[in-house]
Amino acid sequence: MFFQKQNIIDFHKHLHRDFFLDKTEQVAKKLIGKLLVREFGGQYIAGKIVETEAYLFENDPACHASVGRTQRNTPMFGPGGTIYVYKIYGIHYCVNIVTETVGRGCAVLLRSAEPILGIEVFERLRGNVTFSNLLRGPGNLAKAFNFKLEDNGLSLFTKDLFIQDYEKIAEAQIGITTRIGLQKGADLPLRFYIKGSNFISYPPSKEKPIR
DNA sequence: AACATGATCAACT
DNA sequence: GTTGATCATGTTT
Repeated sequence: MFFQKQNIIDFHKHLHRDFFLDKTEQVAKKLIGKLLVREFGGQYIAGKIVETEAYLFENDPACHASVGRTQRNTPMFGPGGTIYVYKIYGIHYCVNIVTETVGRGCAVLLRSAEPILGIEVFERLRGNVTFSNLLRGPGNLAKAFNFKLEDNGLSLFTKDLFIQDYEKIAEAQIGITTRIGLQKGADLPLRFYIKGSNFISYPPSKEKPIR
């Protein structure tokens, strides 16, 4: 069993640069079902991505890059496949994957994932929470994977951190709603999630799926 | 003053 | 189980 699980992780299946150079909405959708893999304490920890949000280069006031380049959002202007971490409400971190080409300033927020490997690590870093809550919500996901500000600018193409091809999610299984927790750009349909998943941050009942 | 959040608690269906 | 209020807390505008 243990070996079986370890074998799930395979760096040779990691996604390459082109994957992240696609349109941000497309990347956000394509990331659903993929594996976020990180090395931690000499082992791999991994989660299946079940919920993302896109933040666009154009006409998106909620995107941190919409105000132009600042000290905080500089990583967003790197090439697709770069990590952008920021602190929110003085307490939590949020992890984003930069998309498209250098200088655009757009990204995908990782909101929730299903624990696949390294459950003990997630439990240690999160404290006393139920299994389905371990990687549920952007702040929690960041905490469970030990993401900090210093991780800003990391690239997703090393054995220590990468996105692995994993599960093919049918188009019909992906729900789309407006994004969560914002005022500006609140009407844009840029949140993607696996319908019926127990691991998404918010039941989309009231959110009213677009499709 | 606002903010891409989460934990907690109370009240409800 | 869900919803709504409230607070914790740092950084940006």
